[in-house]
Amino acid sequence: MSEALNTLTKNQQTVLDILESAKEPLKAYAILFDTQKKGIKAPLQVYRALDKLIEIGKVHKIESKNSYIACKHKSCDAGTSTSFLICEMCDLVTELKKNVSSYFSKQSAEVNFSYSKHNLEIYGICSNCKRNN
Amino acid sequence: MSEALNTLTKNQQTVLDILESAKEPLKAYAILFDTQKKGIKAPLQVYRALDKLIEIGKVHKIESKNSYIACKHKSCDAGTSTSFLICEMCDLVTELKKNVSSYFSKQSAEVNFSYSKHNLEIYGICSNCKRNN
DNA sequence: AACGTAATGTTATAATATAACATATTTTAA
DNA sequence: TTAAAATATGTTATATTATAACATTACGTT
Repeated sequence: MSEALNTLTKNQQTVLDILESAKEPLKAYAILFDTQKKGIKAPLQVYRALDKLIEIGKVHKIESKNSYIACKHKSCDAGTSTSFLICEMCDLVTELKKNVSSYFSKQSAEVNFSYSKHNLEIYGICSNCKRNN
Repeated sequence: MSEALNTLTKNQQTVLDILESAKEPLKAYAILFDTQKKGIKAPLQVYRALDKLIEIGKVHKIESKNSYIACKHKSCDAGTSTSFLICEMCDLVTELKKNVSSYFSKQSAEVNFSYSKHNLEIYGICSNCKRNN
């Protein structure tokens, strides 16, 4: 009876809650700071929770920012491929919904490379900032 | 007479030499270790050289690996957009030559986001490793 | 030559992440 | 239902990656 599939532990839930209520990606030590009132005391507790959340696809890491963001999609179960739009003005990060994996798979195949997953970080100006500037 | 355009300083050249002769991306402290015989003594000297080399497009950073790689292209002057194929078996990293910026620009425009630059890291299996396994 | 800019050298420290180990909790399966 | 296995926790210490601050030096421009 593996109902453990979707069951998060206390620390994992605590970290996920913080990320889901955050408007921007958070850094690990910012998460630590925010969760200290909830019993998390050491960096490792945060990193371990993040590792698990990333593994099950609930959280993604923005590599170029060393930051973490909760996934808003229904099923990023794989916890693998990610595509982000990052606003250079307001730091807003949104996940690109459109599936671009097949495109990358084709591009890779052209040079005889077997695509497995990807991380894409697109920088630019979001619609909000365009309007206000 | 601004011939300084392509003139690298001693530290910059030292760091670039190491990266160009490396077969894989190198981490900053690995570069430091390798360049100590050439007079570079502190991390900051490496990071400053890297910053400049990245700025002028001679070097790229692989964000998901905290590693640096010399650019093999003629003109990555911009030092902005990068696309890599990273082998999960042998860690070989190659730059995707085909220009994918226009594709991203279109994808971004669909959600009213002004594309400026990107970083793409594709993981998979390189042709060599496919053949040998 | 004198000024402004960029690069250097050096020490210290900040920010990000993992190792190691003891303990506790949960899951699985005999 | 309980013992073994697997997973998560708590804690301290430390490794890894990167920047701050400041004094000095080299270099291009006028």
